[in-house]
Amino acid sequence: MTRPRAAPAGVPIAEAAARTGLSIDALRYYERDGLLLRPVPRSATGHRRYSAADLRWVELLTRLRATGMPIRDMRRYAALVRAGAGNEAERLELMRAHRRLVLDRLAEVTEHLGAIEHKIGVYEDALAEAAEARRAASA
Amino acid sequence: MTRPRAAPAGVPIAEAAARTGLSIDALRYYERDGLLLRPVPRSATGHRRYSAADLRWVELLTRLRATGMPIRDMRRYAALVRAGAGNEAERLELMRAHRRLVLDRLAEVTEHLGAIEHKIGVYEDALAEAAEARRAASA
DNA sequence: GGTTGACCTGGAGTGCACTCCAGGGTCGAG
DNA sequence: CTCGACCCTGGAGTGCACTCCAGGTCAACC
Repeated sequence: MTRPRAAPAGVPIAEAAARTGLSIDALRYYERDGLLLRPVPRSATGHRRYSAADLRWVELLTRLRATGMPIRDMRRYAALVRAGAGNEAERLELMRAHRRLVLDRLAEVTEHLGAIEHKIGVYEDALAEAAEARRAASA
Repeated sequence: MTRPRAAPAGVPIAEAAARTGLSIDALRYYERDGLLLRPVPRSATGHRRYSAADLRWVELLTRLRATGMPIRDMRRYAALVRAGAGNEAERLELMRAHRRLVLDRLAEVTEHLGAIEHKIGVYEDALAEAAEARRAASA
């Protein structure tokens, strides 16, 4: 087997932060807050070592966060996953509810975006007209 | 002319709240914070009377908010509009920057949504398979 | 052996966008 | 004249999601 000495088995928190885009503080905060599936394993000196699975989970969390899921709900979801098999229906419900929310917000933002683009158009026209007026005056 | 007695000329804050979807407190907060184009005019008894123009402006603010513009930027924009004609280029720049932000966020959320839908699919499959197993067992 | 750097903990502090509250005025209905 | 509804002000409080800090451990390098 290719296991020379005791392998490191996981990356330190600084690298976990770099890979997930979260800050070191946020990673520790997530753990304290029960958002992770387990306490992150420690090295002999008490330093956290994030496994690939830990990182994948944190990445899922960042996706949920980026789509507006509150910490509270992520905690609930983490608790369900920690509880193990048997509550898939509940997890599915949670995810579906979140998708509804995201879709609704997406639609709302898109609609407001229309109004903003309209506003931009108005300014563009006004500025173009002003430029035209200057051109005419200087002629 | 159809002006029977002194017309009310504007709606009270409760109605402004109902129309804009903001709370009464939020409306007062926006005003204190310099987000409005002018101090809202008052009735003889000191109560605010929102004109149609005031309401239109607040509605624009809610659109900007709903698309994630921070209060600070709305204040800057309000200041530009208050300053009057001549800074249209700056206003346009502000709006364009905001549009960029909204489009970026929209793209990001849409991408994450894909991952979430995938997750939903996984749960759906798992649950369907479990149901199938139960059916087979009971047969 | 001293310094540096990465990490640890518990807890305090921050920024944002409201939200709530005490204390008070005005007005119309009963 | 009292009551309730509506509004006012200044200021304190809230919830969220971090972020920062003091004080400390440990390993490695000079």
